[in-house]
Amino acid sequence: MEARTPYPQAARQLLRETLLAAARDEVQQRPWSEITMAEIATAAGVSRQTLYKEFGSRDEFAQALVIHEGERFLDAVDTAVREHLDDPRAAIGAALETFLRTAGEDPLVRILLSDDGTAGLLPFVTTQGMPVVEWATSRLTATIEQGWPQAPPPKARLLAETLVRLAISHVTAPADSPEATAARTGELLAPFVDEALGRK
Amino acid sequence: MEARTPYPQAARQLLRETLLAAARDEVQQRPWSEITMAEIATAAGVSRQTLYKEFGSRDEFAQALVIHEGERFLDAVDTAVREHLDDPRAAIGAALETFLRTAGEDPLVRILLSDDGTAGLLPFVTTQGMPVVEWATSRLTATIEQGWPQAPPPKARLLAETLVRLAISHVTAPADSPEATAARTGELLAPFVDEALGRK
DNA sequence: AGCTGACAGATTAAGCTAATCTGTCAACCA
DNA sequence: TGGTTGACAGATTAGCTTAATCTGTCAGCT
Repeated sequence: MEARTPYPQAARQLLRETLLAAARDEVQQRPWSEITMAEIATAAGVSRQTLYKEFGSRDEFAQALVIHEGERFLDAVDTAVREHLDDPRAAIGAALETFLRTAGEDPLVRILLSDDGTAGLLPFVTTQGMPVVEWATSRLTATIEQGWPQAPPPKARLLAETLVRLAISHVTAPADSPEATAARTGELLAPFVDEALGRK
Repeated sequence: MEARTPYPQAARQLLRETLLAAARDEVQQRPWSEITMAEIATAAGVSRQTLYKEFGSRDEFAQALVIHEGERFLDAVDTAVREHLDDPRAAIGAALETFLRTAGEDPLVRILLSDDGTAGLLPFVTTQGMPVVEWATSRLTATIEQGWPQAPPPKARLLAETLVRLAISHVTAPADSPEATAARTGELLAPFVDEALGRK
């Protein structure tokens, strides 16, 4: 069942992890535009060239950083979903609420949102947000398909992408409280979910 | 049925219209950050103070400009919806497709999207996008309630807001073609609409 | 009601040089 | 092989100063 990860992959993974963690620490202290690649490399105890070797460019690294931080939230979402496998509608609500609440309170997210401008990280979630949407959609799709195997894959993906886009929209421009937003969105998506799961 | 608009309102409306039109012309030629309030006033044949009197500040004017330009798209959406009053699902698809296609081709929208940064107009659709979402939601809600009077107002509004947020998301970060996006979104929302209209 | 002129405070343009950063080498070590 | 070092051109930014411009708000004039 468990194939031990061969050393090269493990080392590579550790390298990436260390670099991204170093970057996260920096980002919490000052805007992304002021953080240099050299500083990140040094903070990770690695040479600048190793950083470039692993992540082709500054932008690619920023992309990876945003996604890496996103993992934390998606993990929380996964957990929330798995706690409501018996009630898809509650699962959607819990997932969105969990995401909106944890993301809304996260200092790093707050920085990311306030750090407007081309130089910041925000464009990677909005204007150039496709890779993030793509990634989050795939992860969420997997979660859904795992929780409800009877769901048709295309519908699972459609639901996942919509949830991702709505989640991003509500984090960047919140209207109601996380709970209210989650409840309303759950209400909207429930009929689709019922139909997708064959519970007409 | 038609109460003639009293002069004061008409004059005020004309003033706003003229100023916003002047601003639109400028925005098509160079970034918003380089356009001054004085230039807009002059281009409209009006003094700077009149501009400030009508729109409190530069940001408020920018807000109004974005919404004013949005009117064009919402008008197109209204038309698209009214052509499918017999088929709500087709109406949603047509509305979204119309919006995404016209907005995607619009030079002003392209400029707005490429003009990243705090100084540009983009934040008014993303980070500080609530007023725009609010406004578009209200307009679309009205359209829906007018087309399908039997729809419960809260559900109409929920549908409208979701459509608005998804539309903005898909303009700023397009995944598929407008047609495909519209079709998929229509598929997702159809069950909710059926239920809201009592056609279980 | 709208224009003019004037205002303080803040921001930006312009000019320049020195410093720094990115991205990519080749050469060097474990 | 996977990592480090050092060096590199080209582009970007930091710093600094001064002059210019812009915003937002007056009061007074038409």
